[in-house]
Amino acid sequence: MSILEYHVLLALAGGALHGYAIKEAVARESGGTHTPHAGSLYRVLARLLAAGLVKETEPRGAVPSHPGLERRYYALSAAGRKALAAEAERLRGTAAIAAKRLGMASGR
Amino acid sequence: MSILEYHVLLALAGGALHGYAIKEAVARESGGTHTPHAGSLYRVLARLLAAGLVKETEPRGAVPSHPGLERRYYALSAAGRKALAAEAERLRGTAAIAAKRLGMASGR
DNA sequence: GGCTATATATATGCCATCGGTATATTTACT
DNA sequence: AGTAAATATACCGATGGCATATATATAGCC
Repeated sequence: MSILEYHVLLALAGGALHGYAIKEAVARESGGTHTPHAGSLYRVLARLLAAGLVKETEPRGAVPSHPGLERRYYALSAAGRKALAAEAERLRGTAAIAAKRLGMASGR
Repeated sequence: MSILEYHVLLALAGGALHGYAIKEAVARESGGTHTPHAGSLYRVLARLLAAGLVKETEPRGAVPSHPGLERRYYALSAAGRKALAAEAERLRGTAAIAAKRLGMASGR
């Protein structure tokens, strides 16, 4: 799984979002290290949909009026939650190794 | 930074290694999710060298005799250590968010 | 001893995929 | 009408998987 795919799953773990909101969430939650453009994001979404990790859903509650094409909402599938959990746990492990090897405070 | 680059830096954080040893370390430390072939690995190494995150070094101590072309050893540069520390810390943060959102034990 | 085979190790080329950038299209708000 | 939000597609360079080439120490065989 690429870092971009991981960040998209992470963003959706907080609840269903539409494409543009995912893009902003990725930029925010990655600390600005990953700021995908719209083009890249929709390709990643299409791939995650095809892989069954993400599914398209109906928006909950009242949808505020907005400009632009009609929003499409996406959410994690059960498989997506599983994949995200596994990847997050794996990355946490690597970060612990790095902290230990680099002598960082959090790794001691 | 790609996941593969991150894993190479992580492997080198444990000390200078030659190409093949890095390849094996990445496979081991990624839990088998990333098993780069030799071709991919040397390309990543070349990129990290060009970026100044990795430097080629002389092996320490006695170098055991071995088959194959002469081994070339690589180590983290100061910039490489910094980059790895930042990325590891960033990923640890994302893993914490994931754990919280997914209701995993480690995130509560 | 000398020859060949094998495993290790670095390196390069080809190609599919991925992600950045640009552009197009639709539509609500001013 | 003009602008901004939002989705979508096309092009292109970068990335990584795979195959192949090259070099050499060790092992096995005669």
